[in-house]
Amino acid sequence: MAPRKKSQAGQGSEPAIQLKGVHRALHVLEYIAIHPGRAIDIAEGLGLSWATMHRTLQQLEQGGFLKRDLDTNRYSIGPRMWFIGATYVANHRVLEAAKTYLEEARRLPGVTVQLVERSRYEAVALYSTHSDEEITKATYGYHFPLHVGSKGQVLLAYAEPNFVDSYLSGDLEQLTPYSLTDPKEIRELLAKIRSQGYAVTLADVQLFTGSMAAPVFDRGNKIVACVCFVAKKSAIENPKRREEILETMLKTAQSISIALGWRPGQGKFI
Amino acid sequence: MAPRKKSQAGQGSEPAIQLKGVHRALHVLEYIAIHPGRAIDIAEGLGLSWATMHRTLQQLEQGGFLKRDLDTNRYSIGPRMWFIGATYVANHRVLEAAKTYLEEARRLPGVTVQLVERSRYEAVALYSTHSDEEITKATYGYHFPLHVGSKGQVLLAYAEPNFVDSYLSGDLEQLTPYSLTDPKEIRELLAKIRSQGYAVTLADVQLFTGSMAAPVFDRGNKIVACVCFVAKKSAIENPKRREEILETMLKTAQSISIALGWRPGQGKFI
DNA sequence: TGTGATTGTCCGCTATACGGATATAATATC
DNA sequence: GATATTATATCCGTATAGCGGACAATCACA
Repeated sequence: MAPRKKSQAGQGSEPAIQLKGVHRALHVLEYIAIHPGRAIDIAEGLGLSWATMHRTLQQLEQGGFLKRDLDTNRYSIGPRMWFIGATYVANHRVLEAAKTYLEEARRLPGVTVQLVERSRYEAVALYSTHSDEEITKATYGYHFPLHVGSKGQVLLAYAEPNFVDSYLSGDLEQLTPYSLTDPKEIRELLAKIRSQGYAVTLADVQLFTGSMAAPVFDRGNKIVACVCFVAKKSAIENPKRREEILETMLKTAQSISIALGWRPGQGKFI
Repeated sequence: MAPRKKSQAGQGSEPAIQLKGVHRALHVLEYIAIHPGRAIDIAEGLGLSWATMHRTLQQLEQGGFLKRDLDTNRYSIGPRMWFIGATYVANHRVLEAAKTYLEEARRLPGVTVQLVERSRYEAVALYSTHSDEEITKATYGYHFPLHVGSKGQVLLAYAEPNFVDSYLSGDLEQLTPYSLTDPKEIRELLAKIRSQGYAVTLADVQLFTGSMAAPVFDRGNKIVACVCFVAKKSAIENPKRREEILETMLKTAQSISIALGWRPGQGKFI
């Protein structure tokens, strides 16, 4: 962050990464979180030498941070990571404030109610609840890219401009034929989302569902999460249902923002 | 694990821990998951030199694995750990099989229904759902020791004997005046739990709640999790309610075991 | 503005872990 | 079932990452 006072290499170039081993291990964990699989594929995916990879995996598995299927030799995240990671939501002030409102919104039949946060380049659900039968796999634990789905788009719409730039310049995966992948179109959509204050998408994540989402702000007018309602595609296509869901969703999001100290009215546009 | 073929130090003593840095970092993370706090306290708690600690914390925070309160300098688990850890439950076969049964059990008013797993020395909830108002903070994310609460006790009762020995020889914290802490008493209780097939506890975790739990087995007759119902203390003290809750709880646990390939009858005692 | 408690940084030495090479095991191919 | 191919496991000399003692900068409280 601060410019190096004495630069060995003259040019103030690289921030000189420290604790390489640790970083590698954590990258391996994160990579496996996204792409569980065999040792080789992971080594390849991360461009690591086999020996190094093997050592790392071995140690992480021994510690219970990774789990390994003995038949297929496929690695996935282990229980100890859940143990650690779960404490993040346990002490989460936004989630704490949100819970009662989310539970209230659960009364809506056929809707999954979620509180979603951005973690780097993905939207991750902190909480998920629904009235009757489950209609989607989108409970907590699943994560989605930011350019598809109303949750991702809302989080992106209110993110810092240079983050948006860097995100849109990366690979934009197409999950269904209805997923937007053109950066220009996405930017237009984000502007629209900002101006109307919410996002709605249909079938761009899973073919049979749609969703709508609205931002949650804190007292500093900064986005800290979003509320997302997921329902069957047909429900959202039905104007009456759609109106009903939208209204509850907006009210829920706003209630949470207010509980966090945000006050309506003051500059929605930064 | 395997005896070293060429032992520098002669005696085949230590298993020669590798990747020290990585292990340290993960221990730090785990320690902070349990005791969030200031840098010094963590360094002290883990017996690390200050410089080392500082480096480690700095790197982990920079990566988003730790979060740091700028006012108080207190560290806690960061969002990226949740991102990684959450994928553990997303691909969890037991949870997958259990969900429908857990949701069904939610119909019981005033009861929180959980699926709980053991991770080393703690009971961690994988899933948690409830009918109406929340009566306890025991959603996912919280973790409890094994010698208190019906969930912990069930998990302990069916654990490997030498694990039980090692657990009971450690520090047994007393959460309320009703928490058992005498190893001998606990052992007797565990035997009772094994013979009756479930555990019930009152006010030994939180003063105003009680809970009951039963084991979930897989096809190999091995415990893989437990189902736990938490309710207000008064509900469990009421014989009629208690019977009702117990019955549903046992049915739920058994249904899940069966869905995992377990068959009733065959040797409950190992 | 002083004193102790806490956090931040430097740098030389040493133990650590990297990675090429080689051995074994598992899986595909014919 | 024999051979080719791919995947996993282990060894070991060397370069280098990172440890930790010491010192510097802040903060917290009076």
